[in-house]
Amino acid sequence: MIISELAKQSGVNAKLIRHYESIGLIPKASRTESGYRNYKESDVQFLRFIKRARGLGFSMKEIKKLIGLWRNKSRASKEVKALAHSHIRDLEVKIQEMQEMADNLRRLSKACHGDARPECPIIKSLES
Amino acid sequence: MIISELAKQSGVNAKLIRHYESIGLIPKASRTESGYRNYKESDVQFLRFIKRARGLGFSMKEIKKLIGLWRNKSRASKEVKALAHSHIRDLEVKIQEMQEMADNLRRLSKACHGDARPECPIIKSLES
DNA sequence: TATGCACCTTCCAAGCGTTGGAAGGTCAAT
DNA sequence: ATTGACCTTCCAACGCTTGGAAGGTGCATA
Repeated sequence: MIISELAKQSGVNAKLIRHYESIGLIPKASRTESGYRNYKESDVQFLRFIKRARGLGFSMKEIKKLIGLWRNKSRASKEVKALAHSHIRDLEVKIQEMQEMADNLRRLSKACHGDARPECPIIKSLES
Repeated sequence: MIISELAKQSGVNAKLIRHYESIGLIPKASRTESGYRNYKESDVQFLRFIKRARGLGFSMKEIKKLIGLWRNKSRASKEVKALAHSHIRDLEVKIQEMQEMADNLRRLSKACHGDARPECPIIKSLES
């Protein structure tokens, strides 16, 4: 299977697949005589795994760990759960931060006339 | 005023101040004879403005616009408000995405035993 | 067989914002 | 004169993805 075919089946861009290979997230693909990367069915599975993990917001580093756990058939589910929990907490922190930004902005925006006049509480709050 | 003093008073790292100058976010500072950047009181104000805008999550591009509006004494508050609204929407979208990630993960995590056994719904959901 | 097109390859760079280091110059006090 | 704390510039990294350029390959068509 050629890289474009893998890209289509996995939903991961060919460019990104090469990048993943270059950073060691996926193993180096075997090559045809002319140097084209050569993939098999199981690689589709592999990339889909990564794509789903990205969809849950896991970082590359975390995904490397997840792949290790995935391949380790004797893993303890405790380890996976811990990784997930750590990531959930990261998400919660970021959500909280952005929520506060949005809240502050909504408050300021509400107080702003939003017409042709220059007076603006948003600008004022930034400068004072 | 030397850059470290500006950094201290504005709360913006000296390194970052130079970077802001290099990308044109702040004007090029005047120099002493020996080449040191030379700042005045009003630069503190300027950097604080930027820092507060960053604190609200505005991008550099948006901050450039905000600075333009700040300096334009005859701006229409409508323009500022529009910029804020656009940014609020961006925040809401990202918050929503992360919320969904966190929700999915919490659900999966809940279903995971989290003990020494290898069975794990988190891994399973990633591979299937 | 030659032309064209769609693919492949590698390498380098941009985007976001911030931080770090290296190598060298300056200022002030000891 | 030496030290230490500052300054300067330049280059690179973080995390993730995408883009382009330059060149080679595979295959169908004229």
